[in-house]
Amino acid sequence: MTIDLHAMEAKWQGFWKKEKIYKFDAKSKKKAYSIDTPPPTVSGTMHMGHAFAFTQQDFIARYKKMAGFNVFHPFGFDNNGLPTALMVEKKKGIKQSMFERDEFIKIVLGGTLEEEKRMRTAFESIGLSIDWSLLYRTIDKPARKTAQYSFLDLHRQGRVYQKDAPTMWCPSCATAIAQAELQDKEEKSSFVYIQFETTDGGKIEIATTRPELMPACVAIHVHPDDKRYKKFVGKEVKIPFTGGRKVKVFENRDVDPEFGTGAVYHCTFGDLDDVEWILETNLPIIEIINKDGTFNEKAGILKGLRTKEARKRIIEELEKAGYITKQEPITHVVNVHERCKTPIEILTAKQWFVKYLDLKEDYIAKAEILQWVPPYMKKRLDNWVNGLKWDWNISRQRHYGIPFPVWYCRKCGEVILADEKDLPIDPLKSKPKKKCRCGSSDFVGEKDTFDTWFTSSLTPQINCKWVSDKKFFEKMFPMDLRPQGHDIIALWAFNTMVKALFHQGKLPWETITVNGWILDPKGKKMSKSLGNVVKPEDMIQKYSADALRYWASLPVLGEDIPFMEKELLSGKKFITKMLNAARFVEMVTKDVKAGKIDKKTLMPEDRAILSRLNRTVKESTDAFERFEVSKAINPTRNFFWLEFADFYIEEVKTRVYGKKNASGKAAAAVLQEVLWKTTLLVAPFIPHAAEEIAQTYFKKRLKGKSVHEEAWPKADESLIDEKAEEAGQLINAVVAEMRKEKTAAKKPLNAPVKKATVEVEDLKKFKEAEDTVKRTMAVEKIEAKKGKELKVELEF
RNA sequence: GGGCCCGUGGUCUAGUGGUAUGACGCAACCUUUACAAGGUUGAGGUCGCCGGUUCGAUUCCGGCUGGGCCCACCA
Repeated sequence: MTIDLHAMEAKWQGFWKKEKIYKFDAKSKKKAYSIDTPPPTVSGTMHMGHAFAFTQQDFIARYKKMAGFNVFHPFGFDNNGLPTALMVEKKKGIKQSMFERDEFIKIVLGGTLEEEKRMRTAFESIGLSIDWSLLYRTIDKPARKTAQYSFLDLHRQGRVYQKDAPTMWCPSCATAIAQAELQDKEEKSSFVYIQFETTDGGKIEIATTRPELMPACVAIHVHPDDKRYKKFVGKEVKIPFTGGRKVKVFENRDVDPEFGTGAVYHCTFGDLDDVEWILETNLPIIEIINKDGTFNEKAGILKGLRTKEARKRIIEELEKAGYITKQEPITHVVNVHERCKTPIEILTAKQWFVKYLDLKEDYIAKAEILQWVPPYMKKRLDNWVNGLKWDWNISRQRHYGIPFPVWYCRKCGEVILADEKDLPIDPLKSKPKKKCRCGSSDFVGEKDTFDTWFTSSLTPQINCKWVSDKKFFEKMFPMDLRPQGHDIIALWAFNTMVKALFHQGKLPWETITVNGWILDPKGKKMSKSLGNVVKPEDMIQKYSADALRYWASLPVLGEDIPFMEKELLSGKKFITKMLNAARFVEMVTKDVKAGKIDKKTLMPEDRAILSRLNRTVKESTDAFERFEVSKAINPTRNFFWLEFADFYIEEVKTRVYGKKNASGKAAAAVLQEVLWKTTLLVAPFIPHAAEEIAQTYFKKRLKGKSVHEEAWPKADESLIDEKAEEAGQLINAVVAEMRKEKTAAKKPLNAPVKKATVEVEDLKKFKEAEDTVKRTMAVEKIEAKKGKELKVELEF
């Protein structure tokens, strides 16, 4: 029968919403289970990765609910980022610079409601058990307050400080950018060989792609084992066009003698290596680029130019003066700002930092306590922590974002912090209430905003109402689960741990589950430009939401998954199968009272299937407890389809058709029992189909309004019986053999058989199975013989 | 360059110290009182390659190779 899955799903989604099935009950006495869900950017669309990750976490949420927890399953929108600001600018045809920051934040909050709504509808369409009343946004008032409060708390602890620091800078956007905003770009350039003179008349040749940085040259580096340059080490080299400035030649193991000439000239700052070298050598910093990307007076003849023009100019000048020995075209990878594709520059600027390098060992020790699923993902965090070289730069020179709650005294430079109870504030709009210690009341507000991760790393504190409800916070923090992608372990997971360790002195969660990415069928990243994007909506339209969820349940957690549409097809088939089997069970059991199972009236196949059912419950439960969702559904699916539907149902049909005797009643009770328990086992995965079955056929068994309020089934150990399963296997094996014979004879499976000859190893065992086999395969008479292996012959 | 993961029939995958699970696809058969978006059956794999441990390895160890990811990236 064709079943309209879409109508069914819409019906139950409406029902859950109306009955508030997933509402978190703050007053409940049950133990809470809280999930620190990842807030997606408000782009307006839900992509396949979202659908996958949120469904995976939903399996856990639904299981925990059935396992008796008071589940806290919130949702957040991330609108505290540049992409959001740009989206709103474009949509409204405005520029953020036209507004005061507070004003623009309001515009963003109002201007993204439409996208939020669209996304919410999309997320709801996959049947997530989210409590939408717990919604938060990373730029709304509670988030701003939490972030600023976090800053004040860190300040109190002496954990934040300000200093001039090398900063990655986009000369086109005139802002500092984070490492995460970098992109690699292949660029054609020229590799320029330049010969310098040493003060004692020698000549040393270097190669560079950045000749325009020559005025900022502070040293020349060579490898200590490089014999060619041994004689230059410690000597001074004259830098052209700098009024006779001289720099020293240093030994440095980072230099590759094979690359270029084997000698490197070191400028402040050409790339990230230069920054490291500066810190190591304690050389002076010569800054020649302004924040707007132009060269300053220290650049001498290059003053006023921009990078590209400066490069052209200096090459001309160097050639004229005879310094250039060679130029070769080169294609190399440069770091560009992902938004505008401009190559980044490194400048110094005053920045706020969180001091955390001293605690590296502590982070690694704490990460050890955290439960990682899969466990190997922890190593990514270890790697990251071990590789940390700088403190956390939390300031961004951006208009849109959450501002630092800080003013500076114009007279004495004193840092004035906002009062906790006034948060959130915008220091550009408000002023400190008291005078400065120096007596002045002339203040200037900090213009910078927080790095978005400074706020995102507080989602547990935002969720648990750290700044607004102490009692609730005490009860809820730390949270239980953080589900997230493996790409942001270093950023989101790590920074969240750092914050919680500073603020609360403990880990923010008990468990972290790390999911992989959804790739296209060939294993490539899905992207608009490649045209290989698969939309979840289309898949739901084609196969149903439960089918999409089934697909999401299959992969092992942590691995990247090539998207295979056929998995949705098998999902849909499984759902159809379950609904049909349920209909059958109803049909043949509706006139039988759903009584308790009487062990005395059970037939061998009944005992076998009940044993297998309870074993399956055990397996599925164990897998869920280990957060291995794919192993929680797999045994259930295989049990239901390959054992229950393919064999058991066929084996009991003749017992349950028509009027039922004791044996028929027993079979009916077993059918119901298996269907009911299986429905509960699949409820976290295919919640719509499970609800449909429960509401249609098991209304009386429901304790609450919904199947999703039922208790997770417990395995009945007394029904697990190795011998019964062996008997069941023998029945199934003989039935399978007979099916083979019937197929070979081109007969339908219900074709009557006059006589069957069966060779089996254990005649005694077969005696018990004989009846069932006869009934199932419509065999009149069986002649059993002892044989080495199972063999069947049929006479029609 | 450092770290991590993966390599099982055409495709995707489960799994285990004794040659292997399921799905999709393919072929044949079956209108059988749940299901034709079905059922039954079948073909198809030296479990990446080479060594080692072992009575025996797809499973354990080492190396190699291919793919992927994260980090550091070459002036």
